[in-house]
Amino acid sequence: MMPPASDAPAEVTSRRELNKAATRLAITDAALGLLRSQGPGNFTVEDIADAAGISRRTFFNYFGSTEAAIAAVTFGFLDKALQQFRLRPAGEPFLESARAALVELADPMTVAPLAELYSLGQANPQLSRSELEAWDHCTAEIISAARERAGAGSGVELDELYLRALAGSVISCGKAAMDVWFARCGGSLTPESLSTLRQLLIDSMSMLGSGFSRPDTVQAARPAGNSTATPSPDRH
Amino acid sequence: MMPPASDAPAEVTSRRELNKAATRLAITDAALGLLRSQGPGNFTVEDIADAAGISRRTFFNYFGSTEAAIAAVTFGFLDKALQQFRLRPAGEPFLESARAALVELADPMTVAPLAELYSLGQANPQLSRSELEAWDHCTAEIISAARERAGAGSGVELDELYLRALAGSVISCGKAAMDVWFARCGGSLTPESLSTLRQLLIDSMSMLGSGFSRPDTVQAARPAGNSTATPSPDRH
DNA sequence: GGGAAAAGTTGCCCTGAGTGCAAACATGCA
DNA sequence: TGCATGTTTGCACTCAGGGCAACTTTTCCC
Repeated sequence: MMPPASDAPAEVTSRRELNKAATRLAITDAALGLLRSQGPGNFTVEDIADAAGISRRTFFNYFGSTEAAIAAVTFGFLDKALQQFRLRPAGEPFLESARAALVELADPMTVAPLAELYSLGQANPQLSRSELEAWDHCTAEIISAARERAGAGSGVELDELYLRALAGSVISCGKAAMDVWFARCGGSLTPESLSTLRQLLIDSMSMLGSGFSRPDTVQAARPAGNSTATPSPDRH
Repeated sequence: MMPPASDAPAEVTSRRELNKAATRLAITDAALGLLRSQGPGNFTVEDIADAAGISRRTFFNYFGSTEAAIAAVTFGFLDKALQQFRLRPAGEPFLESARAALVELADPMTVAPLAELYSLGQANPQLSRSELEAWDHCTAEIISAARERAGAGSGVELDELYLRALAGSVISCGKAAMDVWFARCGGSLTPESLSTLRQLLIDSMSMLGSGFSRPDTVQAARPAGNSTATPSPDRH
């Protein structure tokens, strides 16, 4: 079945790579399954390996720890955000690109795994720690994406502090939106819930864009998104 | 030496508590010392216990891991920031309080341990991970501090999203300033270096306050602080 | 196709983290 | 002094993580 074939070097799907990808997937699936069924911290690497049909030792050839295997899921989510960000036109303001990229994520297929990890991680320090790491990784990625973008076109020389502070803030706001969403909707994936998430993401970005000029008084109990969150009609 | 004395219950410095505090300190000192001399990851809990003059088992009575023992240092630093924050007048704008609290930290005695951990953590994933956790902890603390403040006086009902997004952004900006400072000054504790740090903290807060309205073009190579970083003379 | 080389898997075995338990020890209090 | 309570320690156990060498699969080349 098509040995190497010098004419199609684009998709290098050799048997080896397919096997590795399959094993990798089997591991993350097994890990996630055990996470669901046993709860965080209540299963060992050996359990995962058994469930994935490999040896304990092989597990460690793929992931350095249980955490790492599970974090791969979160990474997938955040990488998708990054991907969206990179697709935005280079001339667009950073915050606008970030907003658009984040909003793209409020889609059932995409948030589902993250929502689940969120709920499981609520109680578990190990998990929330690796989520922190994933967000941090995402910040680093967004910094380099922004630097590339700036470097490429516009002749704008970006201040390192500006870049890092902005990227960090964007990620923090995204995280805040997810936190609030989770507190409010419990990770539900209904259309209304997702629309709330989308609105929270938009609102948090707009707060950031307006320099957090003023806390809208009395809106704590606002159920979903009225889009009224600090659009900065005027500032203090 | 004053047994219990029913008249002074304020400072309960019994022998037991003194011993525990001393042991605790001995452990963190020993851990930090080994971190310095052996480098991160090159010593065991047993090494720490030996250096602190206790048994391995006792170490675990105090800290859950090597990381935790070292993180205690970072926590101390961030708690100091929190303390400063809580001292600010309740009416003051949040960002101003944050700026003031952060600037207070740019003091030799206070940054020294953090700067050291930063440099050691550069190369080490374990360490930087626990630093992440410390920053996150600080975010959570600042959120509750802000909530207390708002709840106490001013009758302002704070939006949860606003609160979290802002607190997260402030912390991110503080982190960004420290990162840039570290990249620029390598954690040096000279007066000029500290003044740079102070300026970076001020600049990052001011960027945040102006909604990152515009990247000051060409200021990448600015050596220290000209205080010219986006003071928002007018906004977008 | 056949065989050697490269890559991947596995078992074995070791060090070290982390924890429960019970005995020894220190402190507080009457 | 003696008892109650809190702290330290040694012991034993489970599990993470990784080095090593034997073994299996895939690839590559003749």
